[in-house]
Amino acid sequence: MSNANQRLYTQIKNDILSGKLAGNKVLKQTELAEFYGVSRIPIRDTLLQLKNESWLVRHGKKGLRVAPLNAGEAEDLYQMRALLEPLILEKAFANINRQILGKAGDISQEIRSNQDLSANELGLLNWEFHSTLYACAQRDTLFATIEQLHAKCARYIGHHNGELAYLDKSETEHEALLTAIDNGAFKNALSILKAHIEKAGVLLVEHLKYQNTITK
Amino acid sequence: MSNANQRLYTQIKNDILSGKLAGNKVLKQTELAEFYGVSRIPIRDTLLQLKNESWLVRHGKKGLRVAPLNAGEAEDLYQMRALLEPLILEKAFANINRQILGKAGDISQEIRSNQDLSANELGLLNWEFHSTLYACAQRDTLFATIEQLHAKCARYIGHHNGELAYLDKSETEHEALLTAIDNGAFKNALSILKAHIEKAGVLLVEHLKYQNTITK
DNA sequence: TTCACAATAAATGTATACAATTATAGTAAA
DNA sequence: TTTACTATAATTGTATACATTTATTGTGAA
Repeated sequence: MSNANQRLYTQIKNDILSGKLAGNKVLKQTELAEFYGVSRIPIRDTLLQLKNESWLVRHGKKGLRVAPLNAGEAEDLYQMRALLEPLILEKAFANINRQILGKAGDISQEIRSNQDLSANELGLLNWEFHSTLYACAQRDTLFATIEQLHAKCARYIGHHNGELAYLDKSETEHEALLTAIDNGAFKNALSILKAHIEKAGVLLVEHLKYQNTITK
Repeated sequence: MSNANQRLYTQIKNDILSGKLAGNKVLKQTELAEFYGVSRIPIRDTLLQLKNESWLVRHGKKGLRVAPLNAGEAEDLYQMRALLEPLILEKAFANINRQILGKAGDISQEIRSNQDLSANELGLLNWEFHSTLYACAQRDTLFATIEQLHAKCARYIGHHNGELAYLDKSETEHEALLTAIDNGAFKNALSILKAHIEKAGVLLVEHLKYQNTITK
C-alpha cells in the first residue's frame, strides 16, 4: 500500500471513529475525493479495504455507508477475543522476559498517569499494552486476527468518549496480569486476561442495548 | 463489488488453489490484466482484496506474490477454528431443528457417496455441512470470521489432492456430530466438533512439516 | 573482480475520461 | 391521489494516460 493510501486509510477510519462521517449517510466517492484532495482511485482502494474489514457495509446496490454499531457484533467480537487472546498469551509465555514486562509496565504506567486521554488515544495505548505481550508468541496469523478484532472493537469504545473509557482502563487488571506473569503464575494470568475481556464485553453490550432502548 | 470483479476474484483464487499462479512468482498487474482481458483497475481491486485476506503477501517494496504455505499459519488457523466453531455451534443449538439436521445429513451423505470428489469440491461440501449448522446461530460477525478462517484453510487442503482429502472427509465424525445434536447431547456434540477440528489440524501440520523437511 | 553509483527500464500509484449501472424525478394512466 | 413507467441525473465501474516509485542494468573506480 502506498503512503498516500495509508494516510487516507487511517484518516477515514479516524473520521469514522470521531463521527465526522455520519453513520447513516451514504459515502460518495466523488465527495470524499474532493474532501481529501485526491482522485477517486485511491478513495476506491481505501473504501474497498474498509468494506473488507467491516467498517463499511453495502447500501443497496450502489454505495457504501458506515456500518452501524450493533450489540450483536460487539458481543461476538469480545467473545472471540476472550477465547483467542488467552490462546496467544499462553504461546507467548515462553518468550516473555523482563524487558517485555518492563515495556508493558511502562505503557500501563502511562495510562494510569494520563488522566485526560481521549478514548481513541486510550484505545491505542491499551492495544499497545496487549500487543507487546502477544507479539512474543510469534504467531503471525493468530496475531493478525486478534489485531483485526481489536480494530473493530475500537469503533465501539471510541464512540463513547468518557462514558466507556473505563473499559480500556481497568488498570488494576493490567497490573495484576503483569504480576501474575512475573511470578510464573501462568494459569492465573490466563484467567485474569479472560475475565478482563469478558467483563469489558458484558459492560459494553449492556451499554449498547440500553442505549438502544432509550433511543427508540 | 461488481460482477466482473466478483468473477475475477473467484477466478484468481481458483487459479491460486490449482497452482496456475505459481507460488513464488511476483504477480504483475499488467500481465494479469492482459491474461484476464480487463484493465489494471479491476485487477488492482482484486489483488488488494486478496492481500487483505492473506492470500497474497507483499514482495519487497513493490509487487505481491502468492502467500507461501506455512505450517505455522495452518496451526494458527486450526487452533482458532477449534475454539470458535464450538462457540458458534453452542449458540446454534437452540435454533437447530429437524429440517436443518436433515439438510446437513444430505450433505454428509453426498460426501460419502461421491468417492471421486476433487479436494476443492470436497472442501466446499465440507464447509456447506458446517455452515448449515453454524448459520442457525445467527451471529453474523462470528460467522464471517469463521468463514474467512475456512477459506484460508482451503488453500492448504486444496493443495494436497488425494493426500489430505481425508481431513475434510472424516464422515463418521460428521455423522456422530449430527446424532449427538439430534439426541440433545450438546456437550458431547461440542467435544466431537472440537476434536474433529483439532485432529485435522494436527495431521495437516505434521504433513506440512514433514514435506518441509524432505524438500530441503 | 567487486562495489558503488548513475542511468535506464519496469512496475505500480494516481488522475482523467468514458461506459455502464443505479437512483431519482417527472409524467401519464388508473 | 397513487402507481407504473419512462427519461434524466447521479454514481460507480473501467479504460487509458501520465506521474512516481522501485528494480535493473551498465559503467567506472578501487
